[in-house]
Amino acid sequence: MEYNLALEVPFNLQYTLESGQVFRWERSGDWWVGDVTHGAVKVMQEGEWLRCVASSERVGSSFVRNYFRLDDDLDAVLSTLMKDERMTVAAQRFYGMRLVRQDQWECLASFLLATNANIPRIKKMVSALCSRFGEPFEFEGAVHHSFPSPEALASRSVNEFEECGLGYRAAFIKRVAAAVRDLKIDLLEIASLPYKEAHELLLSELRGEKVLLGVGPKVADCFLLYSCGKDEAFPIDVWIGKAVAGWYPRLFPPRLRRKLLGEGGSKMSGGDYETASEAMRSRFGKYAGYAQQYIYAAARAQPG
DNA sequence: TAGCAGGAAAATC
DNA sequence: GATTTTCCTGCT
Repeated sequence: MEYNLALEVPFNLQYTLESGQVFRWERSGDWWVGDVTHGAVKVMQEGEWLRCVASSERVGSSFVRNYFRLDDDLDAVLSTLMKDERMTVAAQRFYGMRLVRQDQWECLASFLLATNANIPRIKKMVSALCSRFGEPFEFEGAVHHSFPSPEALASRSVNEFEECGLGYRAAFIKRVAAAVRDLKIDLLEIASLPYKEAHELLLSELRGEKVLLGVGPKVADCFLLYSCGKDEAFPIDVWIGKAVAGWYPRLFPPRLRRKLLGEGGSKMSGGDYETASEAMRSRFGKYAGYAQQYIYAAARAQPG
């Protein structure tokens, strides 16, 4: 199934797919091939148009429009963020980059795997999980796989996940899959809550035990931002921490600033994370998550 | 609450 | 080829 989608809004496919939000897109010449919720889709940007080839009608233009959040008024968002020179430069340099709206379970599971790993490794782990436990389907002569459901993963052994190269993450993924399957945490309900309540609930405990073992504040924020549309979420990873401490030294107490910069060996505590994230939220407001995405892109393009 | 373990691949030297 | 770093969280 082929279709062309008239953009009529600022959008940059490459910036968006290379912004570290997604792990199941591969470049193939001018095309990008992505495995998404209900199939696979091949996309190429030609100026104001997106050329698309989809594995089924479920990955049609309304899906793509929703996935790339083309209804967001990007100019309006960016105009609220361009409060300083560096942010303005980043917004212009990566103009057209958008937050995506990906599948909730895939997003949570993917970022659960992202601890102590770099992007190529995360992709490798996600890909291993999909090819072993996902449902196979054919697209343009190649075998693709769906992202395995919570049920499918919860029924597997920790050992099988270790064989996928997950290491210590193997136990986390099994437990979190079971918790989601059993609705210990209802992802749809999370999405319906205001940011702060949703963030808190994701980190909550039941009888003194984390419901989502392995999900800390950073993973929770990635999940909320990339799959729930909670645009206030401001995930802080190593790159972002260093960037914001350098860009906005005044926003943080000196101790916290040093931790963000990774100086002196002392690590951030959970409280430090919330303080730093909240500081960015109070600077950039309800689109802080978009600011984070542009800072991330700028920081990775120009380390230091 | 601070410090450390975890785990393997990529990036860097 | 060895060492350092890597989109962090849990445990003590």
